[in-house]
Amino acid sequence: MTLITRKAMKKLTIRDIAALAGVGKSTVSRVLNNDPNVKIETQAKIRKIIKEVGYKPSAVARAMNNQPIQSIGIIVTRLSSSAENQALSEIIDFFHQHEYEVLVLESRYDGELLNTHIELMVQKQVEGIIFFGFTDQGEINKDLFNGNIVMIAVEQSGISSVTTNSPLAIQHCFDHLKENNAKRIAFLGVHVNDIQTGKLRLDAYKKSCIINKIEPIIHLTDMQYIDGIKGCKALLEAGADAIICGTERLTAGALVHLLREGKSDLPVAAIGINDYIRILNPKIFAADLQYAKVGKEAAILLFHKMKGNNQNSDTVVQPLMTNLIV
Amino acid sequence: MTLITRKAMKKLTIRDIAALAGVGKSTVSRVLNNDPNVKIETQAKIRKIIKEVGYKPSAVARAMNNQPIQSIGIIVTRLSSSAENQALSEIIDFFHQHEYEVLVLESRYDGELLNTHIELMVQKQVEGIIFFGFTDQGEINKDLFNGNIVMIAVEQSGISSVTTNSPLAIQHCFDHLKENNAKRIAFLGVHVNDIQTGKLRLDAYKKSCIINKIEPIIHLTDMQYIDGIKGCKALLEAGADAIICGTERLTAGALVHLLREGKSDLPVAAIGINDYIRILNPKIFAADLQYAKVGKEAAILLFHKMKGNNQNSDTVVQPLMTNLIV
DNA sequence: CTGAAAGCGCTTACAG
DNA sequence: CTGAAAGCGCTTACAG
Repeated sequence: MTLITRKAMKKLTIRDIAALAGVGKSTVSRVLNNDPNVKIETQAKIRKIIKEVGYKPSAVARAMNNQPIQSIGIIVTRLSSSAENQALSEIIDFFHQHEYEVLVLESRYDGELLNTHIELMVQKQVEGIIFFGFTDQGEINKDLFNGNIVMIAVEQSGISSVTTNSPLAIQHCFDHLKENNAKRIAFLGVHVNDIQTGKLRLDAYKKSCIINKIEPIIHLTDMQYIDGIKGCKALLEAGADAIICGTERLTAGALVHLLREGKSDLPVAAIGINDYIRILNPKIFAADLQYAKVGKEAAILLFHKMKGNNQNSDTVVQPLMTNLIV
Repeated sequence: MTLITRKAMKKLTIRDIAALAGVGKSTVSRVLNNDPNVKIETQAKIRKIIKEVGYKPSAVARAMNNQPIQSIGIIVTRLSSSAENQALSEIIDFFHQHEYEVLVLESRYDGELLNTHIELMVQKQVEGIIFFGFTDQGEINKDLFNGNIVMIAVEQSGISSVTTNSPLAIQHCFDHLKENNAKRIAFLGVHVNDIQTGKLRLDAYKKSCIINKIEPIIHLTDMQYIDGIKGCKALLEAGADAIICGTERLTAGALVHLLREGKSDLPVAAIGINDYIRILNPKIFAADLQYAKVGKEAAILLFHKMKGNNQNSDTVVQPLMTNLIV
């Protein structure tokens, strides 16, 4: 069939198929919906015609009759975040397999934008949403989407969330360095006004210091590679003989500094791991936050909520480094 | 309004609003569609009620009357590609602002998967699609979506595309190194079975060699950081005194090797730039492929096609490529 | 096993 | 300026 005729062709409807098959619209509809109460020969005839003419029922018309266009929304903070796009990839894949449409938006760490996006998704009538939380996001209305909301990375009472257990990751890092006889284990992290990435991790480090009776050596800074470089320098000057890095970027920055200074043998333990970090120091000890798994868990959790399979609000699952609060 | 009442509440329709306002459905519909032929007081009254009760017209019902649910599809190869997620971010932003829904899928360099995705989008009746091409993607049916297709990174006759001018980028890199008195300018690239990233860039390098009467020193390898490290080592052994790196990962790998060897003063020029590369060598010369701009251009191009402003299907847009000396 | 009819929530010519 | 009516492409009780 050429382009010309395709363009000229009117869109086929269920009425056309019915006429072609010499049956009523209802019967075609039944075949479309796999209703078994249709004579087998009639089914065959209708399916044959549908295939021949390439008829596709209108999703919109079906939606008019409460066969909703199945869709969910995802709001990431930044697509450029490797943690987030790993998780996103899993979420998209999961819902695609379950024949859901997936709407993706970026909040850019902007609470107002987040709310605008959520409103849009309400209006689009998505069945549920998953979003990456951040420190200043503000309170989320947990009744939206019939409660079909899953947050990633932050927690709010009454809303299910999937978080990574970064305090435990810090503890593992600390223990590892200690076992390798480090005496002056330092911490390179981001400022505590960031709750998840900053405060929680710093607190975990301090706790390990107390338990192990080691004097804390702390440098808190911003999020960029350059901050990791400068921070590492500062910690070396403060006499650190091992460093725990609180984020992937800080880790990379620190490792670059050590490379430059020819001190790559200084023990480093890191929260989060990627190929970039591996190549800077193949021997690094890292606690993998497993964001792909986080995404997968979030998807499954939302799916079960939407299907009503999960009424329990207090389940706590904890696969490896991942901490789930359902 | 409490959760209980919300749940109990039936969904409001245009009929409810009409009753509440004491007018006909048609009049409410006109107000909804900003028809000016409605008495101003009537408009005000209706709008007030709509706001008070929080009525939102059903997008699905509107879609039944040829006010299509405006949507487009995007197929990236990998969300984890920084080039692609930069472009994606711009595309989503653009269409979001124009009130389009955006469906995102990953092809994972799999031609079959790409086709499945395209079929799904046909079925979803998106108005157009943008996708990132790759070497083995196979032929694309250019008549789909009424021809509203924009490809990124590869070209096919009859389909609009946005590509980066990487041969020109190579040339700039070469010229820069030459001006800085490099004599043995080597090329570190990926295998030529990858047309865009491999063959085109290698050919451009060879051409520059001929023009400048410089003997080629070539190392072709795979895509990972480790390949960049090994490749750089090989080129140094072959006597290179300057290196052009064909991809971001190879650049990063090469720079890590130079750092390890204490040879960071060796001149390197790169195709593509990111913070990671900058931190490894702040003095690097890089030709920025500007993927954010690529995304923006692709979005604009598709939008114009869908609006019928652009009848030419062979348009190839190449965003300006600015050179960065960081 | 099958068809005619009503209905989903809108839009838009048509007639006033 | 406004309303009654027809229609968009389906689904699904209802009646055979």
